[in-house]
Amino acid sequence: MNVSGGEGGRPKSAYVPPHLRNGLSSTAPAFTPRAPAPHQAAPANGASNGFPALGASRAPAAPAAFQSNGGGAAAAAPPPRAPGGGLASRAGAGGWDSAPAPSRGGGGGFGGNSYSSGGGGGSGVGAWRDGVHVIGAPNARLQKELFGEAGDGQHQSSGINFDKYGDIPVDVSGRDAPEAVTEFTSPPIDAHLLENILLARYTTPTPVQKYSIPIVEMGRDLMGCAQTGSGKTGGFLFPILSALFTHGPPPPPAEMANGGFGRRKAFPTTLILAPTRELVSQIHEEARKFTYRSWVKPAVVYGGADIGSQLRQIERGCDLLSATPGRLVDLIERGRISLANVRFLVLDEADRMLDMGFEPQIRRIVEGEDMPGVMERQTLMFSATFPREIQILAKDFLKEYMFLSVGRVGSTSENITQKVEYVEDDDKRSVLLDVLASMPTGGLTLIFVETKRMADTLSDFLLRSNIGATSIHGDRTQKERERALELFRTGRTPIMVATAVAARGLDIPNVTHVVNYDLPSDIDDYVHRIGRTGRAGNTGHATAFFNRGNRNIVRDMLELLKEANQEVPTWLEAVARESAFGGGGGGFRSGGRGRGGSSRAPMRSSGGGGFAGRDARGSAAGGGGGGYGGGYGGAGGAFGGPPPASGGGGSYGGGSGGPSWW
DNA sequence: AAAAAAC
Repeated sequence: MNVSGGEGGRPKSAYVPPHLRNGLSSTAPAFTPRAPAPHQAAPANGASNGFPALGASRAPAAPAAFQSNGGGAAAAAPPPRAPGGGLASRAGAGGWDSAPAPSRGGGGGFGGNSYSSGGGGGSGVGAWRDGVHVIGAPNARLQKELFGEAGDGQHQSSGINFDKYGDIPVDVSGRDAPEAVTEFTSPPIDAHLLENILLARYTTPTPVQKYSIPIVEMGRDLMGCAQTGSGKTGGFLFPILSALFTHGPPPPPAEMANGGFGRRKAFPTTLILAPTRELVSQIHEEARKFTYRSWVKPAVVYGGADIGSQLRQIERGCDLLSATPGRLVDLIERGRISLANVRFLVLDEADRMLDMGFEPQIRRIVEGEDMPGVMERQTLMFSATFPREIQILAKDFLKEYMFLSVGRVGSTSENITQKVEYVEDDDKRSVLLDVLASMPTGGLTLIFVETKRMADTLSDFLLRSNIGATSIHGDRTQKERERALELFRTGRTPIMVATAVAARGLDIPNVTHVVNYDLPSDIDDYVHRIGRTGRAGNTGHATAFFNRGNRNIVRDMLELLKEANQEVPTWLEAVARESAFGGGGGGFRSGGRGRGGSSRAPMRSSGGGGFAGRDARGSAAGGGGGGYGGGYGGAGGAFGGPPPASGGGGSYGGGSGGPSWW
């Protein structure tokens, strides 16, 4: 099915995934051309971007002198100053050393050669020394915690059944789009990372990963329109960690080299921002897996949790930091985190962060602190939708980027069986009990409500009905939220009542049923909610309680159900007709969403016509040829012009050589 | 309107 609108607008019957609904008309380009900000001016060559040229930083002594892991410089012990590569001295060649977390086990520690004999009692922590990635000794306990035991069912995550997703349509555009990778192999993936990927039993890259891996490896920025569940987390973690593992820590900023020491300040090389606490902690858990035995220390900070323990954690090492914006700003203000060493910036669920009013904080973090400018870092942004505000953010935060658009994954697909029942508010409770009783046991059921109060009321009701249930919403303490999630994840309470806090992004394996006890007013929210089930190629059920209070989304629902080949109740059609006043015809979508735009801009259909991604940077976006068109250049000219004549010597580090700061 | 997020 082609969701492309073409000249006449999109076919009415087709549900259009949010990221394809740009609502851009050719007459109102989303990109207002403007001169690039001064810091965006492209340097004439890679060496002028503020970092030493590749060759220099690769000299053995340089990286070794600045082992950044820990970033904290926080070790209680004085930094070993003695040069030399002896095991006892973890210092590199004479530089300060943050003394990464001491090895817990007896065996391995950082002894490069001892990890094979540790019998699993090693630290599980690696190091970067003398320009070499020293893989830490395995730690059986940690490894089990991170990866589980084969077949325990608890640790499988998205990625495991993705063989079934081979035909998810993907559209990639931008200058010099790379070939997709088709398998997890080294190269291009760093050999140690590959080991961890195998430990996690990820067998096949997801569509997002197939493209993000080569794109990031090229040193390019990325704007990805994809929902969680598409393997997005791996999509940014894999290429970033691969680069970090291969190249080691980048040369540190001046503050870190001079004054930074001793001030218990962390200098992460990678920063990942996401909107909810649960989401960042989920990302952090993935990061823990894939950094296992490596030099990269993952850390996570978010609000509502004890700040002291987070401070201690980042002191122990903070190379890859996952954070919610508020807590991060707090820690920056306290002088405990500096962004001066950031080389990779990831904004996850960017549209949601804007919805939640995070834009000022995000802009402060990205533009108002000590974060390296857009040319000195690599930035990856992900968003389920691509409205104007996100395009503006992309324009401000990314350098010339690759645009990646992934088709519907699991959300509106046919592996979720969707049912809509007409239920008046007063009858919802009893119908819910029926619905719960009729579902096969063994799976997890997620029930969405619209208000925090309803979440409490309903979970109390279920408990009184002797049904194991818990609830999650923003008025619960962070501890309660974490506990609820854990109880649910492990199946001890197989039912969880949730507000919007859990609607997007959360990846909980084995959710077999999603109930929309209250329907959201936005169809996109509905799509995200039901996307909590049927993940990773599994099947799922979704039940929605509908009544006249939900008329606002009846048309979208109808569309969606048809699109996904679901049964459409006749009464739903009737309600749709009831509320189908007013002409306008095809205008319902854009009108309802307040995004205007007739979508008249020509859309390309790629591949077999199953998909038409839309890189909104200009209607001229043809394959390969600068999607930027001339519209970008404006007065500044640095951006809009043709790519550097050399083709390789540009600001991206050239070809596949990777970023230039190493 | 409600939800989310720093203290």
